[in-house]
Amino acid sequence: MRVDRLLSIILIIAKKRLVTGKDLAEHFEVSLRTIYRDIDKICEAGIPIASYGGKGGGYYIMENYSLDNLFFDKEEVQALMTVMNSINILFGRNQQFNDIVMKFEHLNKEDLKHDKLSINLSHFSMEEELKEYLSLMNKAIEKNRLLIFDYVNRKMEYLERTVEPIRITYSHGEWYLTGFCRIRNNLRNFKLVRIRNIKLGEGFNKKEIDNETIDRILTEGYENRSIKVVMKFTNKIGLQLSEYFPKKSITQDEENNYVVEELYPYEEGLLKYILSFGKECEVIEPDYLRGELKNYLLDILKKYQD
DNA sequence: GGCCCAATAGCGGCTAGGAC
DNA sequence: GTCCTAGCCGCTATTGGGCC
Repeated sequence: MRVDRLLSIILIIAKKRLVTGKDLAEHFEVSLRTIYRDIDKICEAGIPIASYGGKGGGYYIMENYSLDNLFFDKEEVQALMTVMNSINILFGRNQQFNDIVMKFEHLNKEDLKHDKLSINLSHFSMEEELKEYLSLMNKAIEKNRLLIFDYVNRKMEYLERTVEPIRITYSHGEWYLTGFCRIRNNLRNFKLVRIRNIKLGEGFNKKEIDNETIDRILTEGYENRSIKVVMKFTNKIGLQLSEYFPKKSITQDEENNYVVEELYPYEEGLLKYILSFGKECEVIEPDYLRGELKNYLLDILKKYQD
């Protein structure tokens, strides 16, 4: 606790230029005597804090002393502030967040007026819901509370899930909740856009699982229900393929068509995803997926026959 | 592992003094 | 009068070592 206070004192003095011991004592809810001792320790650590006595006096950091190099360079601060502000839009501010932002703001006052990087982590279809959901999930993770919600499955049915939340992830343009599903009795990722009617449940005893183990279990689960899909694309769309697939998955055949090999979870959404490429894409393997795609297209065709 | 004890850290209160 | 400086004292919580 004391180390935190010492660091905060340095940053407050640096930000406000001149601050009295009384103000610091009130801010940290300690005695004036404690603040004087803290200032002493800070000076011992090599940070030159000086003081003016009398009315209008207070503590200040001596001129020509920069704190910047103790922490991050300008580019690092700029990038972190951009991320922090993006997170702020979704999660809202609290005291902890304000303290972090204050520290960053001090480190790079001028450059922060001109963002070189802009990140929008919201989702167009659920701007307001996303804020509400993320805030609730964040609270559940902090307080070790269960989350109860309806989750849509591949058959487009909503089933109630009770989940011990672990973390929130933004990956490949989507937000996910990772948690231990009490229905499936295993770790699961839940796509936020598929969650409805979320609410906080009772408290639970948090399982001690590190991030590496979580990632391994989730990856194994993903691979177990994945199939290898080979797709052929006309060269009309070829140059855009790198927007959708890793470059190492893309090759060219003798007729200048592009061939993509990828692993995908076998579910309803896969057919829709493939069809989003229109007539420029043809599934080569597996055969049963070709058959399912054909039947799906015939069903659509029936709707448009007079 | 649990208990005891001494050392240490951190803190608040008080006081006297100096600078402005 | 306001604010910083610094020594002293006592209290409490934490830490580390020794012992059973």
